[in-house]
Amino acid sequence: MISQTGEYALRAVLYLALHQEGDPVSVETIADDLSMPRNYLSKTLHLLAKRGILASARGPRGGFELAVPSDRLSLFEIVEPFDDLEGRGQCLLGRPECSDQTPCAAHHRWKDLAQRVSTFFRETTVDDLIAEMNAGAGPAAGNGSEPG
Amino acid sequence: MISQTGEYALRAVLYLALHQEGDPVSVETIADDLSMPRNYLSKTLHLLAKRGILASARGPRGGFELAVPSDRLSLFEIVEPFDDLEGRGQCLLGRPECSDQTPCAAHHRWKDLAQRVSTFFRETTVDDLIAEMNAGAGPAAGNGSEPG
DNA sequence: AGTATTTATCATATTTTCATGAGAAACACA
DNA sequence: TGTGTTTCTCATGAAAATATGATAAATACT
Repeated sequence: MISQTGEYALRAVLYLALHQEGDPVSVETIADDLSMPRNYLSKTLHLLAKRGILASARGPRGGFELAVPSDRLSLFEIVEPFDDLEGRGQCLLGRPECSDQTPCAAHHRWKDLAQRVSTFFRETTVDDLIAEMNAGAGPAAGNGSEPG
Repeated sequence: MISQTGEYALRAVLYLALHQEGDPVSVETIADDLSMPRNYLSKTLHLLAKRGILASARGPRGGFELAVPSDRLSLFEIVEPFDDLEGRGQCLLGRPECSDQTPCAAHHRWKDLAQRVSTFFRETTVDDLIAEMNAGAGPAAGNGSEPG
């Protein structure tokens, strides 16, 4: 559904949201904790920083942190730099133009689902995932630091 | 959503369903009509033939044709050889195991959508797409030979 | 100032996907 | 039997996604 890179982005941002208190978190730490390739993650997070989603700082006590409140950060914003979630690639049969006016054979049956997927990414926030995590873990659960 | 190869398979099978009458259709014809790479499509259709979805015949008057009635041929069967539509890749965060018992942070919000997508491919048949095409074209439409 | 730490950037390697080309095998038909 | 047509199969190539490694630039701390 989403690329490996988009998945890294999602998991890393969720991790940052769960470690918001205190200093920024280094790529090293995130990559170790989430078992991701360090330098590749570095590039991925750098792009999110350029998009204004993360803030980055170099040097000692540097690292990455959220630049947007987690309750206003949608999954769409996180994944969109790496995966084309709407527009092209919406048409199941790959047509450049596919609309109600110029539908492909699958359009009418597919568009509702495609729309739901799009809406999911646009309307689900990082906070929603954290809330879901905490709810799912139950009232007698652990420390809640295992996002994905 | 699906790979280029899966998309080729889908469009080619739909094409075959629309040209069921008479002789099998050659790869050359399909590739030309649908603007697909000929030899690559050949391999793709060959795999579908091995799966029993298509029948192939060599030599003059040879080519490919459906081996399964189009009203009993699901999109899932056509795409599944090329794309992993369920199982792995169901979890948005890429976990090898992600279930109601061991949910990732996105599981409860995502699983319904993932299930709907899965159901779409499993329950939509080639015939459904053809019917949709004809309905969409309206009563005063052309010859209905442009599937996708 | 000097040093260690960390991101930023560049070059390169690996893997997967997509695509091309040539010849072998099977077949219809004359 | 021969000829042309078509799938089948293998070898190769190109492009994109994923990953690694080395170095430069910035920063905190002593």
